[in-house]
Amino acid sequence: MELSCKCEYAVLALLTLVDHYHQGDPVQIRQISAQQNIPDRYLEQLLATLRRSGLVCSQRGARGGYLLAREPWKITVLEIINCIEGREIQTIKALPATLTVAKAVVHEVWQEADQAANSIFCHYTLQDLCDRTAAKQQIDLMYYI
Amino acid sequence: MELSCKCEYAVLALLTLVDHYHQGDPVQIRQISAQQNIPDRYLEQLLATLRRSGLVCSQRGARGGYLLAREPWKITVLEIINCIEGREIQTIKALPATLTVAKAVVHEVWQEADQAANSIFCHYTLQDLCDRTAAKQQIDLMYYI
DNA sequence: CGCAAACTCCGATGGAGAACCGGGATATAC
DNA sequence: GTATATCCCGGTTCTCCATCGGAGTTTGCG
Repeated sequence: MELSCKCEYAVLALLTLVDHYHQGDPVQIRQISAQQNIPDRYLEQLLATLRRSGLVCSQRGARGGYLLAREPWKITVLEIINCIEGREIQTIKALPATLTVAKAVVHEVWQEADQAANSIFCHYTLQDLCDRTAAKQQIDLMYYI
Repeated sequence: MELSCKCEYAVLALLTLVDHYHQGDPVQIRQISAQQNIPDRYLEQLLATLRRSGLVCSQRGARGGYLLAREPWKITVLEIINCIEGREIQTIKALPATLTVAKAVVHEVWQEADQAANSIFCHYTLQDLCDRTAAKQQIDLMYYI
């Protein structure tokens, strides 16, 4: 439903890190924000969150920057969303005090839909998205010629 | 992901209308808010939205209230969500000005997940939820005995 | 060593929407 | 005509999103 922009930024930023993954040196916020058109101060926050969740590593100081913490084919889109959207307490607070039977049924439907969406997100890795981007760019090139 | 409370309220309110569907007389906001534990002034707004979308009919004046506009098995959860969440412009504004290839790929994934969730929501009708609620109450009763 | 480049932490801002409350106008059954 | 309901207008509080700015800290390099 809601792409939430935060998640989009996070995925795009990580895709930039994938591009530079084969060479070992870190990528700076400036490079990412320039390539993906993301406000750099905002991106900084998102990268901090991703770092705290262990999806990226950071290197401080001059020539520093960010690196993927794992191989691109071992990071799913679901992980990124969960990390950014802060998913820990939802399932716990899903059963609050006044839980009528009707409420429980509605929540079941929502959880089912949630799982359906998550199974899609968990199916795609960063590598998959990277490959699809490359393929799409090839097609664009062919049209250009 | 986010149940959004608005949608939950709307579905619960409509479930109350289903309960009184076989008898033809309208149900007042007070009754619904009391049964489902929804703040009445807020519920009023939601019912106004549902009325404008043609999901419920209203009868003004004394002995007035709200009625389902259609049979309970002809109203899906997806319709309720779309009505409350105001879904019309998202697909159009999904392709804005600066649309890079990477952005397009990310949007494709999101749309895929969106469709997966929607296929769940569109699968359940109000009648289905009502039946499930009744079945669940039977089970609760058996445990009680 | 010292400086500059880069990340890190903290806080502030404006805007949007969610959730809620109140008052007065209007329509209808009795 | 009055009681009872919806309808419509507005306002408030709160949270979160997206963004910006400054001060502090770590590190590479000359």
